[in-house]
Amino acid sequence: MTAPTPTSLPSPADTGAAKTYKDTLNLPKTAFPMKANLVQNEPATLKRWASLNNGEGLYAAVRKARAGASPFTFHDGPPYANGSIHLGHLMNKVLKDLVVRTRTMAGLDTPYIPGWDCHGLPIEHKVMTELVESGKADKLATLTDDQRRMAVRRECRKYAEKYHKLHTQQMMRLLTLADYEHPYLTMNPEYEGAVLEVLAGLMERGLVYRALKPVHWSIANETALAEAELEYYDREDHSVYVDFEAADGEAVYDAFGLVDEPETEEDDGDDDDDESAQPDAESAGEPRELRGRPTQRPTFMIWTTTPWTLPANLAIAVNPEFTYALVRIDGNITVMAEAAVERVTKAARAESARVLATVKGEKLVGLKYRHPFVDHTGPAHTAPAVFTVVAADYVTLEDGTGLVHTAPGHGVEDYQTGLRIGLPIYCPVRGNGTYDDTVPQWLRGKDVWAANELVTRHLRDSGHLFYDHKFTHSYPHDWRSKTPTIFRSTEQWFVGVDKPMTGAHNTTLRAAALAKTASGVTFVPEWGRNRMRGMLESRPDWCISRQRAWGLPIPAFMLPDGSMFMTAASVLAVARAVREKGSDVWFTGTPEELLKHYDAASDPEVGPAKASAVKATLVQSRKGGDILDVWFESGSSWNAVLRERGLPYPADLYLEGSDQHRGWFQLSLLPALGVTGESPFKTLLTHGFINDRDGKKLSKSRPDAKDYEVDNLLANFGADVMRWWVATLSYENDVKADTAFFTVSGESYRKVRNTLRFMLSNLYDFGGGDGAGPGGTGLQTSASNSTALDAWVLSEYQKLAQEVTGAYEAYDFRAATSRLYDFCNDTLSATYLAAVKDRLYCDRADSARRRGTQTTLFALTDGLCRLLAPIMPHTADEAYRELHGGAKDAQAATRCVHVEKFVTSLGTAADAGWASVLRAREAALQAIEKAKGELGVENPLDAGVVLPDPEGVLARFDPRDLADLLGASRVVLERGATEVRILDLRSEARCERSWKRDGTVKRRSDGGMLTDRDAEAVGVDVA
RNA sequence: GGGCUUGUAGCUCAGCUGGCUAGAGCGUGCCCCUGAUAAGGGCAAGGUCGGAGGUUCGAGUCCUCUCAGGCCCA
Repeated sequence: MTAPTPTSLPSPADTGAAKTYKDTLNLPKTAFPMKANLVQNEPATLKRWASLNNGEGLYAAVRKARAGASPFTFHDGPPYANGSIHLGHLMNKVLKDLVVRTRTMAGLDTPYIPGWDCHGLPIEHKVMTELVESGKADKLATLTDDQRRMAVRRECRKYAEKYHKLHTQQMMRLLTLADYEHPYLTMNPEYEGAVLEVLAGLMERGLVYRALKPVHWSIANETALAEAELEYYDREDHSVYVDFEAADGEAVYDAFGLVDEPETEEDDGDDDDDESAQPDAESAGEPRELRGRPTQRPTFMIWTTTPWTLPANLAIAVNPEFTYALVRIDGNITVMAEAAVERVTKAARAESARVLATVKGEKLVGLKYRHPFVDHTGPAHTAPAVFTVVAADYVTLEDGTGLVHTAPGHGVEDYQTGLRIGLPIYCPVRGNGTYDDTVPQWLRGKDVWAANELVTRHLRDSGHLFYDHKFTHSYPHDWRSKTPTIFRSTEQWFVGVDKPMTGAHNTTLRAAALAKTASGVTFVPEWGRNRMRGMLESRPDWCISRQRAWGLPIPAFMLPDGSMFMTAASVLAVARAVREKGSDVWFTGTPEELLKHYDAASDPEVGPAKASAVKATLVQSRKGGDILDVWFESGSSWNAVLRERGLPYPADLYLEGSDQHRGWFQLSLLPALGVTGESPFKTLLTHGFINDRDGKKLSKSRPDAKDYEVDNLLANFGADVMRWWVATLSYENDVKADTAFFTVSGESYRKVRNTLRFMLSNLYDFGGGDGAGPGGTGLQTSASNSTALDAWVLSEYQKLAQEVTGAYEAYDFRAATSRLYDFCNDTLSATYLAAVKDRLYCDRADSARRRGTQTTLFALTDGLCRLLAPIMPHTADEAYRELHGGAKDAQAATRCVHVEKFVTSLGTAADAGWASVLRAREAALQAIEKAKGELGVENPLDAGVVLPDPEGVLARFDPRDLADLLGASRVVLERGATEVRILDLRSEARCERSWKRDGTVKRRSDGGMLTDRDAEAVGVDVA
């Protein structure tokens, strides 16, 4: 702080007089507090909203206000009804709410029906754990299957209801505007029925089939899993190189073209001359190849990282195009891809390796081998193709030996190979992860993970293990139990993505999905298109069955002959029963009851001829035990919510995290395409994930995890602040979260709040609301002169409103907040409001100039509240109500900004010269700053400013406006000046009321020193 | 290992189809105001654009490689 100059110190007389004049000013006052106190006021606002529209609530009021308007259909994806909502939910739900509110205020009719995913393993898992812990699980064991499942289902339903309620409370507290009175729950009977109808639709297209196939299998939960239910973690596994003896050694040598005579000794040195453990290129070359054949039996070397699948080995695959080598390694003679020789021998640190001969893979096809510990006596081992070298083009040279261990029961590619060449789909592993009795004695009943070690040891002992080592790789795990999954072939229901769809000539689900996503869907951000299409291109058939209790049963009946009965018509019939009584009916009802709406005679898949026979067997049938993948349920929401409730279909927008490209988005697209031929969404918007300040995953175990719980965030910052934070995010990428960022948002919020407050506080004596509102005539009067300050700020507002509503439309909330903040901070607070303070405070209260500015303030506040309403619904409404009468106005109790619409045009225009004015202002502010040091003029009101005006542009403007804009006492224009000059006015008289030195300050009749304007305002004459 | 994606001032982000001394807000520093006051205002200092190479008259902006993250998968 520098010592004040004597001249800027008020004289004792001034001090006394200033006190007097203060009472003559129109100083701001308002009931709108500076401190938001969101923690208490937001819940109060929620209550008030709930009471609106005669108690029907704000959501109903808004829908009523938009009845008949063009619709915008947003469709909410269901979160899982489990746990408290977290920061990710907060972002997701607020983004959705921003969309809904901005579209609503743009004038569209925008429903928001929230939903919850209620079925599925996470809840069942939790409930089972609780049942075990409370000791109730033992009782369950005494019940029948159906009884036990019903008992579990009752608990699950309670659990889902509990968390649906908790979520609802928490989401409402975020001030999201949705139809929480009428949400959709995937466990509701109508919803369940509508899902089964989708299943029936897919069956009509011939897309649903049952097959024995390897699927991702959770040992812990004993169920099949979908891709979306897997998580990848690092895991240490055993990598083994195994020698499979050839069944007929001579046949192998024949294949390699070795003549039928013993090899010569001198060429067969294992440990002399240039043989090395790391064979060079030369050693594999033509000249070194033998013509004679060794006497020992050759082997085929395979590589695997899952030794536990070796008992299920039925074939070895080679790539017919590759070159394979017969190699002598450390005394053994084995076959592997030529290109793998160096890598394998190096990895195994073999002491010697020598290529004896090479041949193309196709020559190996058909050769037989002996399994190291399985013979042909097992039930799966009698087929002629078993233990044969087969061709497969997926065999690569990336790693391994170029010979691929093939177990059709444990791998997708293996399975396909098995189908092709007639191998059984042999899976000796039971659902609990142990071997059945078809494996050798020493493995029976053993756990597959333990088997890795057992098998490896067995191979080593029997001399079949060439090399093994432990290594770490990322491996799929069950998302619930976090335990590693296995591939296991089981009978499951599938939706075929490459099956031609009945009645949709020559197209498949995959083809249809790729076609739609190529051009029929808008992606925000655009790169989502490639991402999703890449996933669609490579996805396998969809396994839709699960072996659990808590879900929607797949209504298939097992007939006495062991086959499964399920037709489109039978599914529709069960769907009717489920609509009536809920899916519990599957467990409580008999097949006859379940099929009471089914008429076999009218089922085209049965026909009248066979109807009575089918009917008879169905009575004797047993209900299938599978339930539907929960993704099938949520993926049917376009039917169970949109079409069920008569909302427009397809939806305009689905909005979720980018993981849903594989999840909900894709699994909604496929059924919808199958049933309706249309994509269920026109636009897909995705957001990233929330990480910590360093960009790493927010872990629940971090010490300050409590600070990031939504309840605490709301208590510490309030919903409006958290919503502002969400709106400022670049959500298309991953988002970094830190409490420091929320504090920053809080400061931005306060800036905006204080700007609103200041405007409101200058409207305390303004009654001209009607003329100032949208369409009112007040603005045309006050801003009729395009060079007026009001005209300028109103044109800035119109620019703002157009840009903000444009940003809203493009889902660019970040741009909107940035624009809104800058407008409040720069355009209003620093520029316009600073400039009009003088006239608001010092002009006569009812002067035309002051009233004009108040009219402008009213319009600005009104418009701003509307633009801010989607982002800070509580604060915008609070300010809006204050603007329109405040607490004293009876009507204000029912007023609500959220039923209003954005105002983007006020019908005013600003002079083109304003750009020059603002440039002059920039220059002047710099000059004033400089003058502080050079002239010692520290208070801008002590300064006069000489502005260059070569074109005469500035001359069009009111010099008082110019002075107010610069914060100076007065402005002088000079056509000839080239730069801004500052005049030191400290020697001139200073108005005791307005503190200005505008050159009109004189001693007045009341004894005070006043400007002409102030004298007029106070009502005194020139002395 | 593959697909998609991110890396610009201390922080959060803008920088369109390659072209003025790379912008904004926050934060920081200095200063003003005390009639928006647990407020308001002014000025200023901070990046050579993750790294390396290349194309070009010219690259943050195109290409190649590379480093460090994220999502999804194998």
